[in-house]
Amino acid sequence: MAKAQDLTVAELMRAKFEELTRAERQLANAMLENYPVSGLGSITTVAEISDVSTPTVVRMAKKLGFSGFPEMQAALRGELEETISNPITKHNRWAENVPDTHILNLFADVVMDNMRQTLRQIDPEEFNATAELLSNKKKSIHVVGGRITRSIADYFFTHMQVIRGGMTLIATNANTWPHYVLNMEEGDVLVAFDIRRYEHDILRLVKMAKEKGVSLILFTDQWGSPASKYATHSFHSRIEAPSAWDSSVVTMFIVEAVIAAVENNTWDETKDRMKTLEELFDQTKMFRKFT
Amino acid sequence: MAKAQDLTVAELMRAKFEELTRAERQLANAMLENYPVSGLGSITTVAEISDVSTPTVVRMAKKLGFSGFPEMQAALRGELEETISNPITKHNRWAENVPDTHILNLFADVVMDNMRQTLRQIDPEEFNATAELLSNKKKSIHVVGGRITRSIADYFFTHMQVIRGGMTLIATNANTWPHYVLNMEEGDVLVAFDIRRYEHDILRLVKMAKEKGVSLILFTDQWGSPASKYATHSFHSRIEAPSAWDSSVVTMFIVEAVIAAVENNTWDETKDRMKTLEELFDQTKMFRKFT
DNA sequence: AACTTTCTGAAACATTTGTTTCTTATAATA
DNA sequence: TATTATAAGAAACAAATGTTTCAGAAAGTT
Repeated sequence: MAKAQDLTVAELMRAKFEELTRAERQLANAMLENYPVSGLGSITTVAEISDVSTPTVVRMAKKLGFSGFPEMQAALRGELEETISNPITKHNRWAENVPDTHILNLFADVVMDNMRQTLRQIDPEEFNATAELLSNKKKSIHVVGGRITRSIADYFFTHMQVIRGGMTLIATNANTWPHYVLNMEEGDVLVAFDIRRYEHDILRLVKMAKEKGVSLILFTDQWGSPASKYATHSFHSRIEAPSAWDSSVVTMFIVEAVIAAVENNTWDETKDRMKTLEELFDQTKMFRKFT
Repeated sequence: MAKAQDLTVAELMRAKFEELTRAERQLANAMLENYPVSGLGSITTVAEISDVSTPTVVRMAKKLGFSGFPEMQAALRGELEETISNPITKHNRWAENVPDTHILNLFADVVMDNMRQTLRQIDPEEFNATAELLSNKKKSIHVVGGRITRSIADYFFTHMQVIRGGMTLIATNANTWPHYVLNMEEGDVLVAFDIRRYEHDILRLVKMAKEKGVSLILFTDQWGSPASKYATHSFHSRIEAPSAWDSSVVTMFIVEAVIAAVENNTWDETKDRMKTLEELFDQTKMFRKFT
């Protein structure tokens, strides 16, 4: 049996990923994790690192078209030799086998840049303070987003709801917003998302909330929403994108980091909530068992 | 016996070259020839390549301070790993003035890693085909997400709705899903988001849709939703996160890239739609003017 | 719930690898 | 030339690695 075409082992694993079984996928992922070095040990080592049995390794090697593990490993060594001897392979291409000018690579470049620039400007004190504020369970938290950012607000809300109680997601329709303001207490927190084009309604909501003594955490873009001046803490993400609209990837990233920080702060109680949630899921059988 | 100081195997061989015998020097030279790959085979292979006997290899390994051949080889692998894992991006502090151990930096590291690994595995053909499929205005597109991914589905939907007509966002309540299937036509496209924990309802919806002759575009994670096997095109994002749940940043990234690609494909008509949309916004005065 | 199919790791087995021993080859010296 | 010391590979041996078989587990189907 010969090595299939001239695909790399990584490509083979990717190409046949669908045909792989659970344990085999686990193995493939582990091998890709630190490719290709992680595949260069003995079959025993490789199996242990991936937490599967050695027969699984053999089976996958065969599925990929090799006669056995040694042949696959030889292929890995071959690739490595090519890569190493070719200093040109030190490209800045994110997706290999995709031209530099492909939208995937353009996008990756820009997003990475957004990421770097945003992170450089973040004030860690502000970040910590935000997490602290959101960890305070005495305060209710109200979440609102605009036309585009609504999705991210929703994402934030869904996760925070697992971590703590007292969360409210403010509905899309701005006409109903006064009703929500009615329920805000002094000391509560309003988490608002507002990137260009900034929305009048959000600004209006923020003003109303401020008058009730609510603190504002604002996620906005590099230019800053007009609501910034009312914000207790604000995060400015770079939203550059090689397209007609803006990228939300970095905003998403910060949101996730904030959630993680809050989770850390409140872990003692959060872990119980998560456990309970798992049990509820089990009861409704909504999800498939996994691992 | 422990590995000498922190010298690389190459350095050790050069340092002790004088003390090596004729056959050993021959071996050292061969190993340096295509360092370190040439030393990664079995002792037999290494011996053959250098045209010495296997005992010679063992003897040299011991002279260099290793307990035997396997230990020397492990050292080689270790070096390789360090070299390969991008020296610049590894342990790069993203947010300067924030300690390495801060959640922001931990998160940034993991997300970047997810990004690289995901991009490495993306099949550009599949990506292009997906964009093509979504650009076909004769087909209606139905979008569905799960508990967590609903937000991303929503994000995708909102943007696509600007780009083209014929978009449907399938509501959250799974009880209503049969109604949506009723409206699916043969040749339509279902865009589903399903990351762990994979949801039974989504799998069921996918099966129903498939029976109606709908093609499936699936956004899932590295392990793959059970719906994968019904997918015409699928994208596996790495969703690792230093927290109790998973990161959606990379999924978001791919979604944005797909949207951008579709936008490119259909730009002629899309730009008109966008212009019209702007006018509509102006009329409702919902947004603030901004460059 | 019963049945079928598929998957997976334990364990037995075969094979190869790595190590040690020992003999021969080589070279240096008297 | 005989003697000795050192080097190097052949071969025996020990220790793993890699493969196959098989039975239990899990998932899917009727």
